[in-house]
Amino acid sequence: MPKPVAISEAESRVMEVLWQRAPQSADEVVEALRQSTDWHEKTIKTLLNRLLAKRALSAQKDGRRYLYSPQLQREEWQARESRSLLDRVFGGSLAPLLVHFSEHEKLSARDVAELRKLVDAIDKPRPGKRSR
Amino acid sequence: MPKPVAISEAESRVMEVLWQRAPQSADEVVEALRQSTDWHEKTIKTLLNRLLAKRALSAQKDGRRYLYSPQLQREEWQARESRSLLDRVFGGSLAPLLVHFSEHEKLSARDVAELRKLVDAIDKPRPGKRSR
DNA sequence: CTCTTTCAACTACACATGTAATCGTCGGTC
DNA sequence: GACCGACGATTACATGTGTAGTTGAAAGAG
Repeated sequence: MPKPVAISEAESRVMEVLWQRAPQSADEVVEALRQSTDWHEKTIKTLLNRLLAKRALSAQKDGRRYLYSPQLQREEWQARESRSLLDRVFGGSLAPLLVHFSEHEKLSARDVAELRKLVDAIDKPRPGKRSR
Repeated sequence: MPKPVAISEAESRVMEVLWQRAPQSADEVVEALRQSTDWHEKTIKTLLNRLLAKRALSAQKDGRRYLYSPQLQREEWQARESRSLLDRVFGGSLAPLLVHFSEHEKLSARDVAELRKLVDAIDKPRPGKRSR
């Protein structure tokens, strides 16, 4: 398989727009990013082309323009970024990250709820799914 | 305050060595990294100097050589990297990261234990701290 | 048909990063 | 005291990234 392509920070902002809705034309992406960034239109088009070169996007010709769609799935990217953080920063396992958060970060209500759900899911595995 | 300096991947490997033990001379760091990398001595010295320039390390002259010590603390770096992942990849909050792990990653026994500890700590806040 | 607008394609350029090599100097070896 | 070897200091160079500008061709305006 083609080796995993790195998506830069700025590029990921463009991907987010297309993960929200696809396909979209360059101008639509520019418009969407105008809300959240002050990037020049040319900058965004450069990023689109780099993402195409990295095969993180695909493009269909639509008359004179292109319509872009994500090729890389958001979940896969999230998985890669998470794995990378764990490996680079926390020695490869989740536990130290959790320790970090429990000790240094305030958890929102939603975080706590999510945490409980996670633990509950482990405690009471879904019927049909045996734990271990 | 001086704006937060970015530590690159390779640079962080050098920091890890000095977070383990400090101060150490360039040669000691080179020796430590010889175990885990195939970096040239010159490469490692370049990284030490860049980290100095970024003020992530400090150096004290020891005769003809320098002894390096971390200036940036490991916990602070971990906090920054974690925050950065959350903001860039998971919309800024921990919950989606947890969802991601519960759905896509297998949790080790240690992860699960840590998770339980975390939830327990929330259930039974330390004496003196009322939960809302 | 000719002129203008509008895209995509290509080019630009500074700074970061990975990965070293070269230069200059200080201290020790004969 | 001239030479060598060990260090730090400086320089190098390709590739990635942020942030555009320039070019060329095609589509629409008149």
